[in-house]
Amino acid sequence: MSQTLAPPRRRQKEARPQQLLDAALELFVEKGFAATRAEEVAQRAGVSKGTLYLYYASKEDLLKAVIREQLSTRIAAGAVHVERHRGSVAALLRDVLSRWWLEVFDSPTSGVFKLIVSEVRNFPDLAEFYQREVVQPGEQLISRVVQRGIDNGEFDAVDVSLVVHSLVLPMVMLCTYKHSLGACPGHDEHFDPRSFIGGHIDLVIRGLLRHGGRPPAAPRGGRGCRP
Amino acid sequence: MSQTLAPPRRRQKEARPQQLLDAALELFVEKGFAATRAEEVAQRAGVSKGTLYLYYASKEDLLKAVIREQLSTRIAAGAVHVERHRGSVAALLRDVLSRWWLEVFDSPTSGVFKLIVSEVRNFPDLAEFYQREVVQPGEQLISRVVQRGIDNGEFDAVDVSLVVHSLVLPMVMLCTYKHSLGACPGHDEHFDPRSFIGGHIDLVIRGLLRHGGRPPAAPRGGRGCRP
Amino acid sequence: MSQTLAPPRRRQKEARPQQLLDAALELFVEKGFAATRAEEVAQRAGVSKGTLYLYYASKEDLLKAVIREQLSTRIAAGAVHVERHRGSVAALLRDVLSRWWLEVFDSPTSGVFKLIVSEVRNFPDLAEFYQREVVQPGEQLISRVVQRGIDNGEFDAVDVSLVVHSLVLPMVMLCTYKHSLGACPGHDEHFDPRSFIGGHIDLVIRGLLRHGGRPPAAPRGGRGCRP
Amino acid sequence: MSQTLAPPRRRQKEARPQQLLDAALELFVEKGFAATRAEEVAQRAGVSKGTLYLYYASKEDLLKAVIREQLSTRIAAGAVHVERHRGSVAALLRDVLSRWWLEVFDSPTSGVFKLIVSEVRNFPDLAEFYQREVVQPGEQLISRVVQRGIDNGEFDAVDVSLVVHSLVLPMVMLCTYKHSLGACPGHDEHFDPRSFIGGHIDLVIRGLLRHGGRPPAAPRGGRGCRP
DNA sequence: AATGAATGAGGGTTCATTCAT
DNA sequence: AATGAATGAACCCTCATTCAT
Repeated sequence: MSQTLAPPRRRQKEARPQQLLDAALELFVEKGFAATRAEEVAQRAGVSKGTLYLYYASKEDLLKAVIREQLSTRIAAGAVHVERHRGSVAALLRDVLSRWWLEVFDSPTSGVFKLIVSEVRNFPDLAEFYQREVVQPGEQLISRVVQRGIDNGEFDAVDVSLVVHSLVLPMVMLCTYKHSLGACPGHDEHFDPRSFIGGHIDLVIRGLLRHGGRPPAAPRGGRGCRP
Repeated sequence: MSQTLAPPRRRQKEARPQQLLDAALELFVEKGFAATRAEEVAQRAGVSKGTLYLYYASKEDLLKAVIREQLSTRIAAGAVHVERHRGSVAALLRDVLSRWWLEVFDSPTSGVFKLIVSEVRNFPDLAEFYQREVVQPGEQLISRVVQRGIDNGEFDAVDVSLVVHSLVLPMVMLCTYKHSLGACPGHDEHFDPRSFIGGHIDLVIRGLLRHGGRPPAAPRGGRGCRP
Repeated sequence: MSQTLAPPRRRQKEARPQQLLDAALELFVEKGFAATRAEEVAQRAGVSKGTLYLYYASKEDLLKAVIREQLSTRIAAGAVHVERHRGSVAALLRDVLSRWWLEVFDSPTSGVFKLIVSEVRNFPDLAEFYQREVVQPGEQLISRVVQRGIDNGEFDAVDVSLVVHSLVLPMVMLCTYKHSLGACPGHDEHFDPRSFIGGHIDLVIRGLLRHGGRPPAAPRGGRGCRP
Repeated sequence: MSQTLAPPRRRQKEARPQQLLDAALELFVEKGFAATRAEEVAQRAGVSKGTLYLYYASKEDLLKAVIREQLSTRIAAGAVHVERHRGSVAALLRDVLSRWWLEVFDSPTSGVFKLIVSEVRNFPDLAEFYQREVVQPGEQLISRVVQRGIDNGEFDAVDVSLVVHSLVLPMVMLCTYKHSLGACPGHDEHFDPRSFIGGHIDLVIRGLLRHGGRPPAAPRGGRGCRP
């Protein structure tokens, strides 16, 4: 009688794009782009099929908007965490890096990594986009940190690019893993990505720290570590 | 031991499924399962659309056969490399592990990792399959190697599971990367996965090697490495 | 004679339907009814989509209003030209008829012929409408003129209905042509419909004028003109 | 029991295109291109929706194929009728021309005229096609005939282009009329296009025949026929 | 065993129409 | 009266699958 909950189904032009982007990110990550129906996205965003097309010209456009939004507003934002840090490089890698990664890992943003992996070959302009917005700035950021550690004598004179990838690839993999095998019932509950990240960074740091001039020498790219 | 040569007349017939599997692996990895048309697979295998359905009851069946074949005959096969090895654990990780990974990386088999990542959530029985055939045996294998290193005093008493993932995740990521961003024109040519694998293993080994009882202590899972 | 000026404030409101009708005529003629979007009509009329539906219950209603308006206020209006005329029948056909046709041809009204041709079969009540409002009065009008020419001895005793159609069909065709091929870039610029109309009427008049009892006799419907 | 009529629904690759073209011509002419559903065409051709797309890449492609087929195989073919004729020009116009027109008029081919009129503005390349395949050859053909009549003294020295259009436009109009108003229930049953064509040609011929040098002079393009 | 013509359910997209503002 | 966000039926086209040959 009191119609307390009138379906507020109209006039939300401002909110629509974000609702659609959120729904689309979830579904594209979960099922893949091709296997997600436009109507599903609309439904999860709480609107009708037609409404989606008021905001995005096509399903492909929606995909690109999803990626673009994640890259420009979320991943890039993470950089400040690192820039703000003051203190030892080891502490930076250990605390700040891992904290930032966990934030990404715990947010829906982690899904973009799976999305990029799965879809980039069908939409090649995503590649350039991702390289420019994520890979390059991310690698530069961490490179500078590692280089700082070498310069101030904390680390051996290792191959910086190698270290960057050794640090980062597992984290990227964890994000994609989270949305693939990690989301399947009966996957390895034993493995905890959160504690892994800390441990992994520590392990790499152990490999970086000066070994007091004694062997093994610092690996530099190729087949180092020879006695 | 004997009749290794199939009679030439029948070879064609028996080769069909393999041609189809190869074509399907390529295409599913490249474009994703949903975006690959059954007819494309047939075409690339050199047969007609109808023929595909003589061998596989549905496109989904074909996918599962592809995965099953890769897992049972290729990835698992790699394990022997490791089992056969005798010598220091560091050398095992450095040489044999990296050699085996490169073999996988350079073969079409590397594609299954991307395939699994992209498709498990739509076909959940793949998950159990992959866990059972790849994750568990793989982790056990490497765990035993690392444990051997701890037992014989080469390594500090680290968290074995952590090390396994720190070793393996980048390699898995490299395989999926190879078939996504790595296959796009204009990706970072600078980064060489082959040299990375060796360097990465060395870096982790440096983290494992005994640090003479002096700090930093061995990381054990969580937030170790505190002063 | 009086209040020709509507109060300016209300003019807008009353002008709306006319703006919509004009826009609709243009677009329906140009693209066809089914291929014209209601929103386009509104846009060209300078109003919003919703406003269109304040004045017309549906797109089909709008079509019928367009036709009805053209037929009742424009084409029919032309008839007076003819009725007012006094003088020889040949002169009437030559001057007045051609002048009236040119007026129609040069106005947007010419489009209705294309519209009728293209759309009657999908909206059969247009047919009866058009027959009653245009075909019948038009034919009667010209029939009377031609009959007058026969009665006063200017013309041979030809089949009146034949002459009417011979006179009129090319003009109708010119109107539809103007809005189809005639509006396409690269159509025959050589052909000038305006001069054609005069020439055509003259040519038909030559066929009507008494041939002084000499053959060929006047055609009467079927296969006349025999020696 | 005796399954006398097995539905011969398969394997008719050869016949399909023609069946589809015939069905499409009918429906496009009847309802217009935009208002015809692809599935309707398929149904009328006795096949399923998907089959249509085995033969034509899109509905638009089908339209163009329909036009192309009609123009190249039917209308153009008519020219030979005229070329073969030997005899007086008046007889040629009267008998052969009218006979050929009736053939066109009575066949489904007559529909292309309505189709062109209705659709050409939405598919501009049809215009060039129609100009090249129909208008130009058709006008040249009849022009030569009329010129022959002038040259051999049968006709006055009239404006040839004018005569051609005076002859042809009514016929084109009849064809389009047949498929629009002419197909509506309750149209003017009184008017018989078949007898009209003969009568019309005769009437024009009367206008062409030499008037013994006495007035009215031959119309030449503009406003001739002045005393 | 192999083919490829045929099918028809399914999904992307459009657009006439409605209605809260 | 006017707007334009929202709806959802309808339509074009695709493609997994079947089956007569």
